[in-house]
Amino acid sequence: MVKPSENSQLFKDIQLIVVPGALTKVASYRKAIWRKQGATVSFRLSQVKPEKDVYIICETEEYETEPEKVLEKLKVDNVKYPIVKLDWLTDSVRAQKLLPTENYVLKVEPKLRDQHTSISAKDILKGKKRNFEESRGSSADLTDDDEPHEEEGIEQGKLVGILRGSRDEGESDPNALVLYRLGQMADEYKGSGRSGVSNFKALSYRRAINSIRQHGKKLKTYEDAIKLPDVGDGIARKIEEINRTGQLHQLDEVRNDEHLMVVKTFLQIYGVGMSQAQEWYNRGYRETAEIEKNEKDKLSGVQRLGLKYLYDWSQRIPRAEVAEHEAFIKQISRDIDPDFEVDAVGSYARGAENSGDVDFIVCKKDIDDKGILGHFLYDLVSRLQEKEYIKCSLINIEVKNKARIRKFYGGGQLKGHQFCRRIDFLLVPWSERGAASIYFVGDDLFNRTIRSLAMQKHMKLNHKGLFKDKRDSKGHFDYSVENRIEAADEKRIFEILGVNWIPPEQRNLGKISSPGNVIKESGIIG
DNA sequence: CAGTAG
DNA sequence: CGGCCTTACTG
DNA sequence: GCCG
Repeated sequence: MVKPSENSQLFKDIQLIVVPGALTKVASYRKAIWRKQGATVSFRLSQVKPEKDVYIICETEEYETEPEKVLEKLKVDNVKYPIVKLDWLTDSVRAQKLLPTENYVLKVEPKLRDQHTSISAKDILKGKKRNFEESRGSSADLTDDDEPHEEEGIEQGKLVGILRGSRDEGESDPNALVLYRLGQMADEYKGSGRSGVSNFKALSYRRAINSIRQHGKKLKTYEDAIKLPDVGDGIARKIEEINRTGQLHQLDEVRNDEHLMVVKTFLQIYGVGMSQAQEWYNRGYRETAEIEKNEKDKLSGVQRLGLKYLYDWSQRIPRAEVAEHEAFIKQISRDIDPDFEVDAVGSYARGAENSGDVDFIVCKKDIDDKGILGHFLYDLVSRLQEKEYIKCSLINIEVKNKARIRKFYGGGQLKGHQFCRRIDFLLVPWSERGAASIYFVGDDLFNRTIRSLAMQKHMKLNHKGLFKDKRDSKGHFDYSVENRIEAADEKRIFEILGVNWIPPEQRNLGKISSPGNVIKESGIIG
């Protein structure tokens, strides 16, 4: 292998527009090499720099058989730059000179468009969504889009893959140590926004963990690892290190980072986010006790409660106790109106052995009326306060405007129990209970994944329903009932999205693995 | 604007 | 390089 | 940190 000299600026004057492949990916270290040699690497034609020689690079071989896909990817009808295979670059790097492109060029016919599909600047901004709207009128055929979605296999795999090969959590995973270490990394980055480094890193780690768990087979090498979706160069390398040494050196760095540790401590307080935590750190505070002593009068009401219940709310709630909360509240609810339903959702519904809080969905058969719903929640909360179950409220429930009440957040404690718990009530119109259930059962990674999937299929999923992705001229979304595809039936929403229904117990995508036996046996806990 | 909810 | 799910609500 |  030829080692490129450190200072060679082989690609100094060129700009590469990379057209990503659909199913396979080129390791990102390659792009790093190109950049190191002076190239500008971009992904959109809008980023071309006039002073550079522009080349369009096809990452994968699929474009050699269907070159017109390049134009589709770039969302244009024609390009004036040469479209070349990836090999041109790799061969050029190897030769340490810019090779002639003639043997690598892909011939692409300009796309001809009729008037109906002529494309405007606005259309380009919106991608192909307009075409979709025009061709799809009813909800019935929304799933069999005639244009194959390249990511579909992967995205469905993320969801459907959970169904097969789902393992009990306690069972040992072939990658247990890797999952544990990556989970530690995710934890370290959770909620940290230091110096522009955002918690998107934590998101990436959790996605990678999910991907590895679903793969189910031992990842022995870097090459094994990087093949998986959501596992890139960085994480693949870390997997290699964990396999080799059992450790992850980067973990020690972040863990010894005082700033990170302190900020994370402050973030545990309900009502305190990055901004507040950072400010306290900057003022020199390092412990919550100092906040309590010096800043108490400056806290918001919610933060004051967060501090007051810091200890209680950091305790996990055993499953059995969640069930007790549910039974108690169901009883009170029946006393007010037996036709109202109150169900514990969240991690409890996903079968968790313990939960961080308790979430309840509140609804009544055939009732969408906000006035009725709001009135009931007001009565329910009042009754729970009389019974001295509710210890505090994190939001105001006004006596007037009951019709505007949609939720209640607060603290609830059962008689004879040690801790006050975080509880949430969420009012749900009967016609939206399917969508609401998906949302409130979670977990959040599952929600993000299924919502992404919906978007790729030109639909939009939120807690109020599954909608067609239709907007007005200003780009504002159409939430009218006519634009709603489905909201009441959870299974139907899955069906329309083209995935088999997934039971709540299998929606734990973001769960960080416990160390398991591997760690204990090898004695490297720590 | 920052924070919270799944 | 820019996006990473979503939207209403609170203070 | 990963993806397009």
